[in-house]
Order: sequence, then C-alpha cells, then structure tokens
Amino acid sequence: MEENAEMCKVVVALDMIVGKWKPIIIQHMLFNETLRFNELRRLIPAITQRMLTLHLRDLEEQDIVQRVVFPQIPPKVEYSLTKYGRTLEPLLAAMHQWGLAHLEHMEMKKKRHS
Amino acid sequence: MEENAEMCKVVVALDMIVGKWKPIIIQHMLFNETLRFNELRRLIPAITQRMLTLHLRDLEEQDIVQRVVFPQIPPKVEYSLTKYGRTLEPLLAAMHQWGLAHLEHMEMKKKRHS
DNA sequence: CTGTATCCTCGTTGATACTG
DNA sequence: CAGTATCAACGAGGATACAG
Repeated sequence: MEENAEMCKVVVALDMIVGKWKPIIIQHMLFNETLRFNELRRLIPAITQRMLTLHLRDLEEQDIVQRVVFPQIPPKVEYSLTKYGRTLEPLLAAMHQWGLAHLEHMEMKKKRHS
Repeated sequence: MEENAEMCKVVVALDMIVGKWKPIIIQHMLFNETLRFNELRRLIPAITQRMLTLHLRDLEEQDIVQRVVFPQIPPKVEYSLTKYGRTLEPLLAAMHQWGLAHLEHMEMKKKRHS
C-alpha cells in the first residue's frame, strides 16, 4: 500500500483476502466450523503444504483465522474462523453473487459473437 | 485459475478487480463520469504511464471500461465505466465499508496492547 | 500429522526513453 | 496528449526434501 492505495478502503479490504488460496480457505471454513491441516489439504488438492502454511499464518496474524494446537502425538491442529473473520461472510457472499452473474455475462457475450 | 480456483465464484469476481491499481481506477470512474488519460494520472500520482495503460487495456477487454478516441490533434481519449462495469459499484461499496470497519478493528487491537 | 528449509520460476510492476 | 518499447527488480508461488 502506498499513497493513494493506502487511503482506499477497498484496497484495505482486498489486502485481507488476496492471495491465491485465501478466499478458498476462508470459504471452506465458512462451511466447516473447524478444519485440521490435512483436511484443508484434501479440500484443496492443488495447494502445496508450503502455501497452505503460509496463508494460514497470514490469516492468523490478520485475526481472521484461529489456530488451536492439541499437544499430543501425533500432532493435531484445528483451524477455524475467528468471530472477526466471520464478518467477511457477507462480503464473500456478494463476491460470489457477482462472480456468478459475471459468468453469465461472459456466456451472453460469447453467444453474440457466434 | 485452476482446479478449485476456477470453480470458486469469489475468485472469478476477484480476478476482475485485482491488480495494483484497478480498484482505484474503477473508483475514480465511479465518481467521475468520464476521465481522460492524464486526468487519471493526476488523480493517481504514483502510477506510471505504463501501468495505467496496461490496466486500462485490461479493464477494457474485461468490458468494465469504455475507451473513446476523439480523432484530433492533440489527441483526446475519454475513459468511462461501461454499464456492466457499474454493476461493480455495490461490491466496491461493500468492500469500502468492510475496509473502514477493519481499520477501526485494528485501532482497537492496538489500544488493547498498550 | 503438521509442519520447515531451500531453491527456482515466472508474472507483475517499475524506470526510463522514445513517438505520432 | 496519449501512448509504446525495452530492460530490470521484486515477490508470490511452486517443487522438493527434510523434521519433530
């Protein structure tokens, strides 16, 4: 963020959810109260361990995601949205709706050109 | 977009507005019916000519922005949102609101730690 | 099971100079 | 005024191996 950018609240909001896998991670957490590390991996097959870790650490630092470690062997870690993280729900829902409409818009454009 | 990503409508929507300057460009166009190239540069001092051109071309191809060239010397080009581009307004408004709330949330966190 | 550590690739952005 | 062209820098993301 710099100059104009940091003044723009839209950019502030975007910074919280941008990242190749962040919106996907958040959405899975909206549908699943808590998720373990490997559960997330299974839900997002294309993500690498490294990126999942990095994004989860980011989201944790941003107070969007909560990380709970159960001290046992084998290790068990549960991730879930914080109360604050859940305030993103309406925003993601709005994006989902617009994305849906956008796909239809693209379909219409394609048909007109054929 | 790939695998999970392309199925996610949120990602579809995000793809249309991510880009370092895209949200800012769009917002200026929401407040100004039409803007010329150099007017945008003045509104966004930190942007380079190159990036402004690239993002405008992107937005044009995405059917978000309309480009009108007046064949005269010196050249005059007017940019404006398309009717479709304006459908982004509620979404950006929602992001603006969330961004605002987020800044307050950060303030509260800072105070608690001091 | 839940991670770290390295190394590498590639795309986005920036700097700068030039043009019709 | 409204761009292009070229080159360089940087960082996000990916591949792979290793670890507690």
